[in-house]
Amino acid sequence: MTIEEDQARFLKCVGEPTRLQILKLLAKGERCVGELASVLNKEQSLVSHHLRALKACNIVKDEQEAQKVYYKLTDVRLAKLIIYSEALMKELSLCKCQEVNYGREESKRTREGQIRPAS
Amino acid sequence: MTIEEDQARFLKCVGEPTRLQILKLLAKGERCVGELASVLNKEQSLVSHHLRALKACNIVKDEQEAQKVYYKLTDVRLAKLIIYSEALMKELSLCKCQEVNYGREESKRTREGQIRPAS
DNA sequence: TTTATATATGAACTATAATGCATATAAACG
DNA sequence: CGTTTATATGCATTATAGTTCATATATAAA
Repeated sequence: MTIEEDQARFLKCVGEPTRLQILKLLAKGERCVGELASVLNKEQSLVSHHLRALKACNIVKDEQEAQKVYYKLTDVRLAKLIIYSEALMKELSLCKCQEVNYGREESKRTREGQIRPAS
Repeated sequence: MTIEEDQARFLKCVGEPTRLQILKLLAKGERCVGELASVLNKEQSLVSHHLRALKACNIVKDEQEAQKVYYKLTDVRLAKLIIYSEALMKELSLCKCQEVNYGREESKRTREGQIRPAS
């Protein structure tokens, strides 16, 4: 197993549209699976599959609270890497698209994600 | 086409073992296709296919000289991104492997890559 | 012009990954 | 207990990507 194989597995894991969306949401604060699925308007099982992939690469970690499972980034530098790669991509015209839509608000277990008191 | 789709295409392009090897070689200096193939001990056509993918994402650019085609990174920051992602991956235990083996020497059209005078 | 060298390309095959569906598991609550 | 809610998982399907082989293209040299 070479470095490049490991590094490729890591980059490939980040390099998937839905996982990138998930990671950008998690960069703003932790979220449970259902929230992610509803915000992204994707199947719960799909989000779960992607979270499992991210967890297998140690990119996210989870924490169970009652029935819900909250996910967060293992390290803030992962968010920086994602933001930097996006900036570089735009500057070097590695793509044509130009909108930005993350990194504005902060959500920390509001509404849907309210912690229910332990019984 | 969302940002995440473009960004994912870019990251996925970088996130392939052989392409990472190629990029790490190009980070040390430009190389022609044959050199890359022989150094990596891979099929010429395979290297060519990967270079085409990298070029399609504007990650590398090429320049023809006589029969040979030299490839180089479009921007040094791409090398930094690769090095940084590798460091982060190691520090966060996103993989188990620990060796490093690039970034030491500098090659600039030596031996095999000698420029032949134009006719 | 023929031959050698360097690179690119297309098609076929194989491998890997993403998705959706059904269902399993597990916690909380009636 | 059975029911509801939240998440995970296995399987089947489809989509995407990597690899090889044969061959095309192009430049240079004999």
